[in-house]
Amino acid sequence: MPLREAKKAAVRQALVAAANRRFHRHGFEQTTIDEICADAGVSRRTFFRYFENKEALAFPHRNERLERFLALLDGAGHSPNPVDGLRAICEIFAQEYSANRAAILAQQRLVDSVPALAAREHEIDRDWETAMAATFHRRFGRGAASERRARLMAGAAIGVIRATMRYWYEKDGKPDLARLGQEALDGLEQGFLS
Amino acid sequence: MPLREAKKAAVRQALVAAANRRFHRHGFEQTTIDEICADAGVSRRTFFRYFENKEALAFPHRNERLERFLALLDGAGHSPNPVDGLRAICEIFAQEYSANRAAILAQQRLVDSVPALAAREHEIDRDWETAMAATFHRRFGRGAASERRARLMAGAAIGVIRATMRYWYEKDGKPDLARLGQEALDGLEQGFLS
DNA sequence: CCAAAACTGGCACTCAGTGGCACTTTAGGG
DNA sequence: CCCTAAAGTGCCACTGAGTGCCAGTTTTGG
Repeated sequence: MPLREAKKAAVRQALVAAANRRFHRHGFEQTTIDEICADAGVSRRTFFRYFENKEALAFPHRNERLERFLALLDGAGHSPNPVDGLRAICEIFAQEYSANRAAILAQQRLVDSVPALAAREHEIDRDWETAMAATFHRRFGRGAASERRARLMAGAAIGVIRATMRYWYEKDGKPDLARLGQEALDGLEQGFLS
Repeated sequence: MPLREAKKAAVRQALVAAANRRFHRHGFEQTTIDEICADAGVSRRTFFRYFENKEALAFPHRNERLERFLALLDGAGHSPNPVDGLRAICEIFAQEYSANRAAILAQQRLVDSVPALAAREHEIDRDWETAMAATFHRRFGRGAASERRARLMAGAAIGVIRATMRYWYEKDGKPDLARLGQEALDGLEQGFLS
């Protein structure tokens, strides 16, 4: 890695680490950007060259996660039924989340305790939904009907996924996330007809 | 209505009206709270006694809508299948939205153009989802399994509803919203199995 | 080793949002 | 009708987020 790039990564990492410490110790609103900068040894002006705003600090992996999800979606077997692809991806993410349970739960508790962060999180969900809709649409083929179908399906998918995550968070990450995910996708596939 | 209450309603209305004019003419970020207050003939300090923040101005009916939805949900026939209730509510809201098409589309364009507003909008969706989940749960009866089912269903429902609304907005409110809604609920009921 | 490009720091500025206090208006009992 | 308590408002000062600008420093590639 070129020196310049390495330094940038280090600064970014320092900011995230400092922010996490303070957020978890004193809360999000109680932490000022100045304090984070001081801890990270960087000027406030520089902070805003790394992050759009304070909220962004709470989702440092936003872009990587999305890109990885996209790659997996595209890569996932070209089965006619796109839920099959989701099932595979579900396994991968479930494993990752379970492995980092403690950190992820802490992060989530922070997000849930700050309305502004909760709102941002939904923005992220929307990115995923859009990505999914585009992929499904590509798979379903041309046509307005197929687009609508793809978008409905993506919306429902994000809906059950988010509901599942919230359930898992609520139960302190105790349940088997992969299993919960598969059950959620069952509902997506077969519907909720009583 | 007692005098005091009437005055409060008038001030609130004046603030919303002034904000709408400015937001639509010059954009959300370009409008300062000071300007809105000047138009409405009220001090900045008072503004914050009516609205939590600038964003709240963009969703003046947030609470009424949620309460009405809740009432309808509770009131909706006690059919074993809660989607039936949603179908009825869908008709009512579809009619209201179609009747106020122009205003609602303008509002939505504003929301979509400002990330912070889009984020807040999702917060609202979550309120609806929570309400739905609680109602479904009540209808499904006690038990952890029934709660999970209720929450998955509510998540999926909000997912398809939101996707439908976005589609309708995109098409400038031209399609028959009631019909779109019923199709979305079909997907929710019967699933998306290819 | 040198110039261009990338990065950083510091300063001054705007605006959102809050706390405190004095002042005005309304409600309601005598 | 009047007078007091409560509700509502205005003003001021303050903190902190976020931005524009420019000067100084570091890295890169030739």
